[in-house]
Amino acid sequence: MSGHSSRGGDGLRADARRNREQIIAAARDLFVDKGLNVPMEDLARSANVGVGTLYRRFPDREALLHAVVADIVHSLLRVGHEAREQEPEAWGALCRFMRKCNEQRLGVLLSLMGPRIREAVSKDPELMSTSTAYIHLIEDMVEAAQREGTLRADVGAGDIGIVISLLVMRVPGMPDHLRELVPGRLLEIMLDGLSTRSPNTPLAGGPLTTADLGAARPK
Amino acid sequence: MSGHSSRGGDGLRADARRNREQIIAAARDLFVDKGLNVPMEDLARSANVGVGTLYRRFPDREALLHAVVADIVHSLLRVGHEAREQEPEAWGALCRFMRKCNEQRLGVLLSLMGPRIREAVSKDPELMSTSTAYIHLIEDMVEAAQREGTLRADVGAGDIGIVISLLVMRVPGMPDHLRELVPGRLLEIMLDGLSTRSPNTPLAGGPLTTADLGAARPK
DNA sequence: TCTAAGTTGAAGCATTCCTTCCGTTTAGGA
DNA sequence: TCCTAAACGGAAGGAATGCTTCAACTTAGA
Repeated sequence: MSGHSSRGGDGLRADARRNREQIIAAARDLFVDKGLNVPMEDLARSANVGVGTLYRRFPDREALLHAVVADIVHSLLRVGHEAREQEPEAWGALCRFMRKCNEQRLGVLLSLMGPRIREAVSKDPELMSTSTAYIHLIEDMVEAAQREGTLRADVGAGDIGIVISLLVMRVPGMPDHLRELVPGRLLEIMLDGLSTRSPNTPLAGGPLTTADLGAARPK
Repeated sequence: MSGHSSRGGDGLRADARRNREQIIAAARDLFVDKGLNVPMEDLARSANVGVGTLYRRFPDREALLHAVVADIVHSLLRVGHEAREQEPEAWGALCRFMRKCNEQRLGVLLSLMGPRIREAVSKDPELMSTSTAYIHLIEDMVEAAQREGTLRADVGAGDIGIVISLLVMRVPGMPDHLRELVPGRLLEIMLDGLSTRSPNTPLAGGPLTTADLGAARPK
């Protein structure tokens, strides 16, 4: 599920590497729908692993968070590239990208907002540059789609990020049979609303940029 | 902020009634953005009240939750009526209603989903009937707007509820200066996407009804 | 087969959260 | 103004939950 590059867990035994990835995958889901403070035990159980294993691999919660964030950011960049390459129009690429994010529950914003996550990114130069590349990619797609005339002009890459984040974070208490269906429906409604062919009710404030998202007060 | 009918805190001293309302108002906000398990102390502090006062008024968390849910449902019904009466078109009424919900952070769905909340509603006959009236009102608005031809036909009252719930639940880590701005932007984008003049990309599944939302598996 | 690496989960410790209770404050009537 | 029942606050004890370690056990892989 995560990138198979040289990043993370390199000299590990085969079973250990498998567990490591299960942990990251489970944590990615639990972090987004139960918050960053889910009990370590829950994380472990959900990854079919003992707590001890979790601690062996990740000395503390921050280490785990760092790994999860790295996984997400790399996936995001990959998905973004795929979308850009395989779709002729920027609008199509944007739609494809957002649909993929929704399917895979990739919180875009997760990598941009919140002090803990921002810290995880900024402390790791390699992750930092991947993140930057990703941000540029999205900004390019957004601008291209607007030049094309297909994406409404009063939104920015920041808006796109927020939309995805919102979709990925599910509303709690949702009946099981709707869990899979709802986010997709909402996304399509949003896409229709973002398209240039929609009525385009004026929005308050200017387009949100990624810089806007980064402006969380440090203290 | 809550209804001034005879509901709740009747024979209380003036200061006590004031505190009671502060508690409910604070709890309404905290419940939605920190979850139903926020520490009692946080609830008290956020209402400018001691824990003791909180317990004096609400013997346990469920009692408080009940009061909060009652407050929300009544507000929802009132806001819905206002919208219906003051707007000539159903579409206008729907927009107005949703904008009001957004401004006042009224989670529509809050009253429909989740076992704890549903229990709070079903245990109180008066609240139950208010809730039913509210649901009918929304369903009527939705159907009217569709008959009008202004609301896309492939959505139901359930979709509307979900949209509002999503908006009301803010994404964590959002910079302060965007807290107020973002939900409004998203709402307008959604409204454009819900309108009939938008491209109307086909949605997966049929329109979600309120019954769909109620179908949470009991176990 | 052997061993270094990996795994597990119970146990002890730390932290958070709940709830009560009593000394103090105050609204509001006489 | 005075009085009292009502209300308030918040420290403190106890319960619960979560964190982290570690010693006994298992397994991958040479």
